[in-house]
Amino acid sequence: MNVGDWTERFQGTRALPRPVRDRLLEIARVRTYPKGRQLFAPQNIPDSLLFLYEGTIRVSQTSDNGREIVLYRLEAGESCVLTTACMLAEEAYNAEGVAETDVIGVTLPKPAFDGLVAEEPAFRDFVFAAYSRRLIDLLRVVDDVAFGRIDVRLADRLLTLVGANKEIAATHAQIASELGTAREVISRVLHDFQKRGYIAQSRGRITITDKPALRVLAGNA
Amino acid sequence: MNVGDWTERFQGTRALPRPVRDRLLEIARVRTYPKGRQLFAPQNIPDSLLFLYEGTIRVSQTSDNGREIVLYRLEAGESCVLTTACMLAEEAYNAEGVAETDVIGVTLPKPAFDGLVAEEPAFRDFVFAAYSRRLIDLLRVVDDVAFGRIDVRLADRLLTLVGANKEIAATHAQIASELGTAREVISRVLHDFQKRGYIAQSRGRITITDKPALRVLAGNA
DNA sequence: TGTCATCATGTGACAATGTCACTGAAGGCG
DNA sequence: CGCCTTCAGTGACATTGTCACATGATGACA
Repeated sequence: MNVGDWTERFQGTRALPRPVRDRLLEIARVRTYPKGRQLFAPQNIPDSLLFLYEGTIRVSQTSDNGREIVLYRLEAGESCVLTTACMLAEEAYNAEGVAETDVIGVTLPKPAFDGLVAEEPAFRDFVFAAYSRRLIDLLRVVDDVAFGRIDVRLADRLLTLVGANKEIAATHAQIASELGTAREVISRVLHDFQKRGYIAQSRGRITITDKPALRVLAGNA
Repeated sequence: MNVGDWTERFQGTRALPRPVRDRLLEIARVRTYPKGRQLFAPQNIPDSLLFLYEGTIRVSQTSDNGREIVLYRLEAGESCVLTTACMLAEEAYNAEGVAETDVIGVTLPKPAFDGLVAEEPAFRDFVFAAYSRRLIDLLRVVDDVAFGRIDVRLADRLLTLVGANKEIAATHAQIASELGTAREVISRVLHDFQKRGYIAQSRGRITITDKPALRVLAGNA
């Protein structure tokens, strides 16, 4: 897999001196992972830092009784620091990362990572910023789950998932696991959205017919 | 305020070479804060890293409609990286840190912090470990709030709050804000605990009378 | 000491969400 | 077509959150 000079793609590497970048291009491995592939899990923690060159990774957490909630998504240009966090942590946790699309990633072995953090302020800032981003994301999740209404959260998530398109290919159960709730709850609220004319549904497919209304409901009007 | 060689107190500084530690003792400022003092908030982000020498800091988040949830507590020997995270983050968040006891802290200005992270692997590991710790804490909070039962969470929190003692000095409202729920809910569950003989109550005070039973309920049997 | 203000707690009705046990519908495939 | 699996709909009920109050405890102060 040749993606050319991937160091151009990341804030943390773009700002590095040319020689350092050349060395990175040698050291790091570019790899592809198919959609659906589990990239990390409690039992399976990689010993390197992952830069996401292309695609999306969904990071989620599963409860003891099997329910799931999506914590955040990694987009191209970001790096997955949760894995580095987990390397250090001895405590139990249960987050996992799954490739949501076909993914191209660059893996940087831990020694090289350590060296860069030590020597390159730009890289260091990038790493800390990545940590911050995740912390902030989690704060948002806590806020939503603890204090948010399910219809508001669902409206917001539908808008996120649909992006610039009109349709979402997802079952009610999948959406429920986005928000950490039960399938029946999603079915009921979607039914309500449908009655109000915000969406149309068919098996495994949701068509957004009134984005503005959803935005109002989501509070992102 | 003279606390002697505080660098002895922290994993991240204990392992540093003597000369570095001596320099730290010169640069960093030891300060005390009274119980109840707000140490950081969205509007009030310190530009230095805080090492907690003595006391406890409660980090909590408040929702738009005024409800609050405790995210985690900082104990002596830990450092508060959330502030460094927030320094970098441009996004909105609403976590705040309040001194839960009188507190002695050591503040390290950002330049010195940057220098240490760059030059001292031991310090760097300490910082990353602190980040990991917080991430894991937040994962736990998400799990509890999204999937946990309120009686189980309350039992667990009561045990945490009571520590090795027998009594907790807290109102129902305060406990509710620990768990991000409503006062009435806590009242009801505590009433139930009382009927079962797990606790005794008086105004602003809860006495744990059956720790083992609470542990069983909390799943930490 | 009585009165009052304030805060902590109790309570019932109801709303929102989660759980359970089903049912029927849709689509894939022999 | 008939069978099987997955998806979605539904009603009953449990848990939790919200609201509007009532009651009780405490302390300030005339």
